[in-house]
Amino acid sequence: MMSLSNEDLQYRKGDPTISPDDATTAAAVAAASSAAAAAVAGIPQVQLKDEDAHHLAQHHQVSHHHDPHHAMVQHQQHLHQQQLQQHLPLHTHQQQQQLQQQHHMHHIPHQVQQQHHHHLEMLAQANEEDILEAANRKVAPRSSDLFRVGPGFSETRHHQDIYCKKNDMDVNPILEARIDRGFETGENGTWIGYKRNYFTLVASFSLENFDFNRFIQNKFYTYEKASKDGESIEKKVEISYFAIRLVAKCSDDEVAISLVQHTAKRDKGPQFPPPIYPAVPGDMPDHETVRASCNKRNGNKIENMNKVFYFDRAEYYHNTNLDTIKDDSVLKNYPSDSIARVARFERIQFTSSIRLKSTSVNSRYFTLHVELLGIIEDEDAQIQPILLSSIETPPLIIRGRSPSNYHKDRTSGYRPHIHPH
DNA sequence: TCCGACACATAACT
DNA sequence: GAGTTATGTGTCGG
Repeated sequence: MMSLSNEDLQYRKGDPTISPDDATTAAAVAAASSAAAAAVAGIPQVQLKDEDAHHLAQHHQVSHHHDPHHAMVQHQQHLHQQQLQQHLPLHTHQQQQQLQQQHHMHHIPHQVQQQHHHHLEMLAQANEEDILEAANRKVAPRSSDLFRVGPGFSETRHHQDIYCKKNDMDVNPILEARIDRGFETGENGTWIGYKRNYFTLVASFSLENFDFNRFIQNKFYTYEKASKDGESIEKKVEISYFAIRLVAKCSDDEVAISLVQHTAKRDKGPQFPPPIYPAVPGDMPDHETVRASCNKRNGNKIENMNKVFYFDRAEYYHNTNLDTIKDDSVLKNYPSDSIARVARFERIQFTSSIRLKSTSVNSRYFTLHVELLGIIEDEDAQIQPILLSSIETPPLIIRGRSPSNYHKDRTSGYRPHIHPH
């Protein structure tokens, strides 16, 4: 019972609280949270590296078959989620059996009935151990419970104005994003994630007063900050297309933080920086939809989900009797026919190289930022991203690999101390 | 002490 | 319902 070797791995449903260590950090977080907003104001002009350019060119396949089972799957998972939210016990039959065997309780009820006192005692003990056992159980690696809505994002912050080319109207972009996996709240409202675990985030944008049809019939421009002869000027530039990017920042803005994305193969597959998604305006799917979109291998289901997450330009051109030549809107500049309506970032982790220990009183925390980019072409026909607007999370505490992070508190890594009598 | 690599276990998915 | 997949996290060893 005392050891936590792989032989007695037992998985539980999560129930987060916060550790004293986190509380210390949280104090610093609270003190710094106003400064955090200020820190974002000075976001440097973004530069596109080679690898980013490569990701911009990433291609996604979309097709459009109908899956009659899809709605049912979602419905069932919705029911499951309701159960989880009501904290119904979710022990599997197997787990119950293991528990009984461990506690030498199997096949004894007949005897116990004749010794009522004993019976109560044993019930009490069983209950106590059940609670201990339940608390000791870790979150199963594939548990639905790992999909949890994370911290909300700030209001959209504007960095560069967007104008509609047709009438020079100032256009107001609105970014939305949601974390769907990987973060839990501590007792005092701090958001906690684990360096070793994945998180999932979805994001989309819209332009105020521009419904989708109006959007794809227009072009947009912005201004690029540049310096000429030592003077800073703003140069009018057309936006070839829009894109959504995910970045992480540290409270200590000297420290650069990067993210990695794994494939479902994890260690056996390649690692990438999170992609930059060329995107058109889209509606945010709900949490259940994101959950249902993960780890599908069935082609029909994947195609069905692609309809939520991607816009198929080829199909649109086909339906409207247009093509890349005839079209003179922002749409024709997108690098692929498969264009994100919703940017989905799955299997993202903070890079393992990040240092998590705070060096001073200023405990470190991180924030995630979703950025709306305007992709432009510079004089040399090179694509450049202009940061148009962004939203950010509240401070996030990322727990490292230290075993202490897996023993103290009721997070997904919670391991209580067991006191033998 | 931190990290890459490997390993085990288990629910989702097919 | 059985086989496969994805992923939290335990562990070893540099």
